[in-house]
Amino acid sequence: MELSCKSEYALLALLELVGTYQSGEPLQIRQIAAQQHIPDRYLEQLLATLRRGGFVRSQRGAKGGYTLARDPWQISLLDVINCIEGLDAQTADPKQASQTVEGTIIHEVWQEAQSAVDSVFQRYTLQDLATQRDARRQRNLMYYI
Amino acid sequence: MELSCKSEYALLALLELVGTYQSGEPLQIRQIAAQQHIPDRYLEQLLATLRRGGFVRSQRGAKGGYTLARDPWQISLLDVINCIEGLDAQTADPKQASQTVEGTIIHEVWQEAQSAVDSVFQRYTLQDLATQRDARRQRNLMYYI
DNA sequence: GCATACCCCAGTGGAGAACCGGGATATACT
DNA sequence: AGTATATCCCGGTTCTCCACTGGGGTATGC
Repeated sequence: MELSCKSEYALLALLELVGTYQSGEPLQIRQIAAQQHIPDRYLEQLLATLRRGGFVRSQRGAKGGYTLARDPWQISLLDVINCIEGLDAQTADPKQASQTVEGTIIHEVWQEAQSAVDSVFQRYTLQDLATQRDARRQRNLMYYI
Repeated sequence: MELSCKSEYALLALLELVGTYQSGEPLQIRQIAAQQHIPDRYLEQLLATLRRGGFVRSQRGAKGGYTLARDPWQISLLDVINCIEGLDAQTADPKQASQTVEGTIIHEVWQEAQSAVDSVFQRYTLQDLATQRDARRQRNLMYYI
């Protein structure tokens, strides 16, 4: 299956922004890119898409950067993926409604699978992942004591 | 998500073969292609893949064609899709195991989604779809009476 | 031995993914 | 005002894969 680099990069970047959400301080592309090993020029495009989707706010100029536009527990992974992977993917789906009986049946099974992934991605929010990350960081630290 | 044309075509072809499974008579590419509106030269390649995967048997020469190699209730959609979509897709997956904590977390969620689709595709066999098809054909006929 | 149908290999066109680059614009700080 | 900073927006490039086409080889039934 997919979940192309794009979505992964976008989620990584958003998780980084969750960390600075409390302070309100903007994070810059360079910092996010360095932290998560993402090519910065590419990340720029993804953040532009996320901005148009209303997930992040941007501030231009010196001391600028990006901040989360919504609360991290109100952003599901599905929201992000749909935004980044192109919403037209499901909008332009109807095509010619499978000319044969077999075609419609297969299409129905496929939609069932689609719903299955959607429900997985909808059940996690950015906050969930961030919390999980913090827990793991804590655990990792304990090994050094 | 995907489920590219390839898988759909393969499933359509296999469903067609389920219909002639009892009689043991081979079906030819041309017939399947015409019945399901699939470009025949393309279908040929898919059937070759299915043959290498052990799903169909082929008979060459005049009066040749394809027959199902296994019982239709012993072939799940997942089997077919894995065969056609390339098994290397999951074999070559390990890549560099996401250098950051966030990366591994996202990867885990993604695997959960992957399992969700797999379980959907595994719960249906070719026989299931064929039975459903026959039931619908029956219903459609009743409208004409 | 000839038509039939599979077999194999090779190529094409288009779409999208993953990038890179340059110049314009807005902002903070001095 | 001026300059450094950072986003914004317009491209282009390379690569891979999908969907599909084509040619010649090989086995089989009549």
